[in-house]
Amino acid sequence: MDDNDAKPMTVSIKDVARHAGVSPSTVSRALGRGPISEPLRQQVEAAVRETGYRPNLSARRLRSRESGTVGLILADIGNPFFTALTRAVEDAAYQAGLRVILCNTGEDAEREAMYLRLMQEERVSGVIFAPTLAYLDHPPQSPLDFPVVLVDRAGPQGLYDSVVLDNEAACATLVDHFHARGYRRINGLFGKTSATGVERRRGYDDTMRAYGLEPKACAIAPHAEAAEVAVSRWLSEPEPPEAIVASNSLLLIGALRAVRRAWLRLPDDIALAGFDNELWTELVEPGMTVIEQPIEAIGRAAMSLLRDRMADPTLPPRQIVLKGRAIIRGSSAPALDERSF
Amino acid sequence: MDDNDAKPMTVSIKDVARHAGVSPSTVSRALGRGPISEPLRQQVEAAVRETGYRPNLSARRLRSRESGTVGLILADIGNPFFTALTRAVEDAAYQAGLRVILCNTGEDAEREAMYLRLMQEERVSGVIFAPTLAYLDHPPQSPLDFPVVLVDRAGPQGLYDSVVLDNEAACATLVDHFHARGYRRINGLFGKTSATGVERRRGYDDTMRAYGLEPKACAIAPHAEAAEVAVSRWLSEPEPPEAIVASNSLLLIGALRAVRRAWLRLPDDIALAGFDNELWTELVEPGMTVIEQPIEAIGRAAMSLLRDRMADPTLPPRQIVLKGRAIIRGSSAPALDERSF
DNA sequence: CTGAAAGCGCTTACAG
DNA sequence: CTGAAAGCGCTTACAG
Repeated sequence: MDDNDAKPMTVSIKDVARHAGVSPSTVSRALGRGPISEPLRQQVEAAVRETGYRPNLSARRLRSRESGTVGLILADIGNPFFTALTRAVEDAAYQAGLRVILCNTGEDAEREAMYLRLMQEERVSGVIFAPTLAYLDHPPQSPLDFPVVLVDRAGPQGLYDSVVLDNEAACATLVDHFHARGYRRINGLFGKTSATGVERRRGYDDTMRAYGLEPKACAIAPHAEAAEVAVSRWLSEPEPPEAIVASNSLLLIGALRAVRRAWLRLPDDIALAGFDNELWTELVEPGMTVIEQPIEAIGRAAMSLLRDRMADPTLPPRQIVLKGRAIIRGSSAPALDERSF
Repeated sequence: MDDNDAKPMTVSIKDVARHAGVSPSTVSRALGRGPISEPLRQQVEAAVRETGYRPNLSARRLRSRESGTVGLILADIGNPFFTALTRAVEDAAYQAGLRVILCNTGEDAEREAMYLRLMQEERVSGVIFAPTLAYLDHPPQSPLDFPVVLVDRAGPQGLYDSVVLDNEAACATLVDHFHARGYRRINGLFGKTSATGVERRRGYDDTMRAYGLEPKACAIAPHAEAAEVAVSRWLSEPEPPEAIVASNSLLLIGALRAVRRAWLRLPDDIALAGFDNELWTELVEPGMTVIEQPIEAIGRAAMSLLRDRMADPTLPPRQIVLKGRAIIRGSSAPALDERSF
């Protein structure tokens, strides 16, 4: 049979060994970090080039028991916060020579459970995980048996490392700001599927009460549509809000749509503030007041905690709490004009 | 040694077999789709539950030579178009029982090459790929040896299946629209790293010339910053543009920032139009005119082509060309008020 | 430094 | 329908 010039379906380490005139072990060492003499290394490298050899990662992982892979399980990649977080984590992983499996749960507990199982079946080295509220409220009986860092959403200090924003303080800052500007009927819009929403709401509630004001909040699906409906309803009430806090950028968009639809003007008819300093927030007139999150730092910190834990699983759980930064713009600032352009 | 109650580091198919009193082959069949009797299936399922067994995907892939995984290689996950595409592809993959490895090249040819190698090492079943312009201009000598569908960026019909927008027509629509509204000095802002940018520019150039107008275009890095700089420069020239076409939503943001910084008013001082119907585009006054892309359909089509090719690699290459839809808003419409709220 | 051998955890012909 | 055996492509003690 003249199959000596037929391209093999796939070239294995044995083929390379044959080409180089060495054993497979030597090829493996030349490609990895085993001790190897310079001449043999060169022979192997030449053979790799000739054959177009690419190692099979499944085989390597199976044998070495190292996946070189981390999972990133997020609730909603449509939320710009998570998009930015994904980039930060991916960059950090790339630096560290780790691959990333991205899993988008869409706030669906079933899909989340499926992805958690998948992480186990992939034998990942670790997982960075923004869990649903359902998960945090009813964690599975058996703890996850791979290194985990919770990110953005953690609930009270628990079993796992975590990196979160000081959500209560951030929301308190917004309420303080509104109060100082003279607003009194301040409503709150919070995502009902996240611990983040719960914490921001608590910050809102507590601060309102501290001022002797009645909190009026609404926990909704974290989409612009839900926010638009909720705010439209508020606006048609006898005593509509003078100001609204929205707990993420999607809710802020929904609130803004409702305000526009009602032909109200910012900030005179109503004031608005939200989270995440998206590019558009400074472009929409008169500029949106937001809490900027240090997303890059959150991603880096999560990867850093994860690598520490991968190196030593016995470490006690650590929590890193980062502060948001208030960016005051026209949507909440009747008196002054603090826009940057 | 009393290790009979020590939790094993990892439970394999052999452990399950022992628990169930059957052979590993039978466990494998019970978990897969082999022929199996009902009683044995039940025994195996019970044993799986007792042991908490999770199959090792690396081993399964190595042996079965099926990865059940597709790669998604994108240029910039910070561009909302690609974020939305990611969601669409992920959903389609989830439906099909496929996993997705997301790779973000950041328009970097080296990183792109690295990810292409990775796809090979992962032995993925296929790849959906938005290549850099560098890749399309200088494709590697040897074609990719896994099923590939090019998406968003394909260049002229070539070796691979592809799903693209009719970019030239879309840009022509925008120029037509500006021209009909009386604008004459119409400039164009195009990403210099993508075939998409090149094609949109061609549509712009050709249409301008067809009207007897001088095209004035600029190919820049696909970021808001670069666009802001470019537009600011134009605005300071003796004959500044009356209208600007921006070839993606990031460039549109940059253009808008420059316009704001110059205290110009839309659409009287200058008109703007771009691509991608992002949520914010209707909220920024007076609403941004854009070409909406059928992103969901693009993602589904790409996955569909990919699955066809995975099933039959000998298929001739197919190209699907989808049309954009113009959404006219205040940023380009001096006379009428077509805002939806 | 190098090679022969064993084995990671599965699946899949091959017999029965 | 079921089990024993082989083998996917690597890496890693183990000798030398």
